[in-house]
Amino acid sequence: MTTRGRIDKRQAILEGAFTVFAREGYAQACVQDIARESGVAKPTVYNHMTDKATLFRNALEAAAQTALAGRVAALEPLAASQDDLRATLEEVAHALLRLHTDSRSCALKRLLYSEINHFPDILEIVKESGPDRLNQALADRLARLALAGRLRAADPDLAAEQFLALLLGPLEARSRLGTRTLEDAELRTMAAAAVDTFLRAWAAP
Amino acid sequence: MTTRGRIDKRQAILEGAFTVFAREGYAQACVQDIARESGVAKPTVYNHMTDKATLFRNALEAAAQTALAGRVAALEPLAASQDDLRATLEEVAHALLRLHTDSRSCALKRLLYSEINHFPDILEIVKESGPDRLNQALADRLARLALAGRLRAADPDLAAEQFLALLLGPLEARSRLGTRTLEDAELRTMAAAAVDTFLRAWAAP
DNA sequence: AGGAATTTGAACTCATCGGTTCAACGTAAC
DNA sequence: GTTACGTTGAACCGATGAGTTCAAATTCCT
Repeated sequence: MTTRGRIDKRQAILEGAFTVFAREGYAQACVQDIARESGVAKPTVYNHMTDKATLFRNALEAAAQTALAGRVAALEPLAASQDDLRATLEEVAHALLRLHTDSRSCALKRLLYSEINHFPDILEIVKESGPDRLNQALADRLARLALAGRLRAADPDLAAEQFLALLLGPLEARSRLGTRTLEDAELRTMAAAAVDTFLRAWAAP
Repeated sequence: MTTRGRIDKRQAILEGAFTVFAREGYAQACVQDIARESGVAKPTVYNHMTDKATLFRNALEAAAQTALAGRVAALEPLAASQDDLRATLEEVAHALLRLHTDSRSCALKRLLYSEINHFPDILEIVKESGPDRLNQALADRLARLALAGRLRAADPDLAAEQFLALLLGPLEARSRLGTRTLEDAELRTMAAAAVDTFLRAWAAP
């Protein structure tokens, strides 16, 4: 395994940094550990990133990008107009739950919460590519379904917000803030419960 | 200059500690600042608390206790069987939203998320007196309403979980993780939307 | 009033860590 | 080969902060 140029190291550093930050928190994570985790020397880290702070920002931004991509992709089944709406919603809900219980996702959320005071700017960066985008994408799908007469037509943005709330709200307590791994069966039950209530409130009359 | 030797410095220390921890995070908060914030000398802090870690635990536990008390008290209007169920639910929902947007509450949540890895035991302490208790208390109220024929009888625990999810889920994005203060009017709108959807799904058929 | 307990300020120890420097070491391009 | 550049390990500097010590000051209890 030989070093193949700068791009590899940079990527390794960003991933290693996120891993260590996620495990230790910003202040407790020391650059030496990040270097070791990335399989790189400490001066190399400072060769790519000017600061520990910018290292943190870049690592979080990269993690947020990949997280968002997966979540939006999980909405895909809603694109094709399905005949069994409930089954499709449950499938999407289950996929979203799985993505939100991923350890990297939980770590990202934790880091956001913990360092939002010291890095107010990461809120802009991540929020831009965060839940807002997911909400938007879901609202688009729901609007199409409303147009097709499957859902109530009123306010697809609100419908999306409440769908995600019903789905992800219980997750926090159930997963014990991300420290407990949930069985797949439990995820399915949660998805079904959320979809059931959502449809009772939002199905076309 | 300051009153020396006052009784019950312990309380002042716990409150000051929470304030500083909330502002700085665990690692960045230095005991000197906590002492200053509490109007107390540094050795006095160590006279009451053996460690920075136990100081943190105790401060969080105290904050969680008071937060829970307020929230359960906010459910009070549901006790007396009201004739206008929607109005009562909206009142309770609005009160809960106000409590959850309180800066101390947001700080508590942030601290929980950020230090859950370094202090796994605070999850037990706080969760015991946290959302679980609130959910339980609300489920009790909803069960009485179901018995009175106002709500669907099926699973009051799930109903409570979903009511809180509908109400508090959107809060995270709207308040920008607790960094934005929401207008009272917006809180009322959110409460009304949550209650509306909840009743559409859970009102007695 | 008087003794016990607590508080206080300041200085001190010791460890950690961000960030830098530097000489030696690949490695890739020409 | 040689030139240029990124990488490496190690050592170093300066700052910060946890936790302690201690004598003096203050408060509490009786």
